[in-house]
Amino acid sequence: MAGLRAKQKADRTRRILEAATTLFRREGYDSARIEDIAEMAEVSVGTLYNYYQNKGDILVATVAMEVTEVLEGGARIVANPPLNAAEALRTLIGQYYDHSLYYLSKEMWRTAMAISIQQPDTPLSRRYTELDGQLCAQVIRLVETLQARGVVQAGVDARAMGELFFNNLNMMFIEFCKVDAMPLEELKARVNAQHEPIAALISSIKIV
Amino acid sequence: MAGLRAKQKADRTRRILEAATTLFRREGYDSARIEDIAEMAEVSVGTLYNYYQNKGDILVATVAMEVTEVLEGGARIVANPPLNAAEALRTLIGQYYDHSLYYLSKEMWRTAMAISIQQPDTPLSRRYTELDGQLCAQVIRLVETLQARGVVQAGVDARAMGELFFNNLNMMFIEFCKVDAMPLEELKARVNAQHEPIAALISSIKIV
DNA sequence: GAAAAAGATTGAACGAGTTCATTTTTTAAG
DNA sequence: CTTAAAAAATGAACTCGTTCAATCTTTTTC
Repeated sequence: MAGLRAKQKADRTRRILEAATTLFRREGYDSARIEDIAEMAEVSVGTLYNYYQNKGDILVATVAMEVTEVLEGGARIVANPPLNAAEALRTLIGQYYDHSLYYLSKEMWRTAMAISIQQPDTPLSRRYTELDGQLCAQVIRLVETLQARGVVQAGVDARAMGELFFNNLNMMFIEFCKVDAMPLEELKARVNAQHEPIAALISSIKIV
Repeated sequence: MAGLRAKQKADRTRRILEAATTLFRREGYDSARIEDIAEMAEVSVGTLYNYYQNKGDILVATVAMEVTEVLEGGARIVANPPLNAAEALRTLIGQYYDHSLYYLSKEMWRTAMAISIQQPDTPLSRRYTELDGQLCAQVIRLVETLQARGVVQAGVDARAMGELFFNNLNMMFIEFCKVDAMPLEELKARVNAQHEPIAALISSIKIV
């Protein structure tokens, strides 16, 4: 029985995360009390704090899982994108946005984003920032790919362009989460309206 | 003695805001206790809560003042911008960034931004969002002005372009606030590196 | 297999933001 | 000027996230 301790540890980590996610979804982040999460996970409050530094860390852990999945889906699109700048962007970003509300509510996103801004030096906030960086890198890679296939002009600075697109889609997502009433489709339409003119500017074949 | 009540009210509102700003700057947002703010403002804790919904609201009120000043400075630049797209953007954004740390620390900004994301429905968060909208409108107006003066191509979608620039500069400012060690100059250089290639793309006179 | 060392768990206590029943002050009415 | 009504101020009590000294469990040592 070499790894009894390790096994228990893994089990508790999972149970806490599951309990927290369930309660965050059911009651919202603020209303879900640490005491309740601990009870549902069948550990004490103190133990919970041995596994996660604070309440926010548990949420950010969920977000990290979510973003990881989004990155996987995005990689498939970047590997073989539509050969039209505007459409390629729309496809990649659409996949980001569509996936975003699958596990997390707007309220959970708001809290997670707020935490990653306010306490940037906790390990899990750092992880969040790192994942953001990977998403940005993916958008840059899309522009590079389009460039390699002759869809986007060779002279365009792919890094600058990709960063601009990413920061824009990210900021627009924040605005989206701030307005409970805004539907996903409106977000997508607005971002597309922003990106389409730029996409036309950098496309090799000008559409009249 | 018609307006005794109104006079006292205005006085207390001001005293609370002054005390809070002083303590936030001196000790940081988290370490400044409501009790201390109340004491310095010479009101009770309960009274403080009659004037502001919560601790965050007081901070966001300070930020609102700050952004208002930035908007005024920006208006002067937009009225008479450098007649070069990249330089005009650099000038306007530089003024935003330079002013940003005059009253508020990075920590205060982080907290304020986190609050405006997490509790978007409080009156003062709404005000913050509105001011953000005004800043965005100002960047759009800059692009429009440059277009009117023939510096930027007539075909460019000024709104889309301005929104993109603004969301980018805003997101970059968030990243800047997350990293205590990053100096203002680095932020400005990085944003300029992103905007310069785009500015070249949309400029009427191509620089070789 | 017993004892010591290391590692985890526990829940009561703590701290700080927030609330609300009570009291005080101001205004309006007679 | 007195009194009633309205508005505002007050601070003790409450909530909930977080901590930490004491206790229990697992592993290692001999």
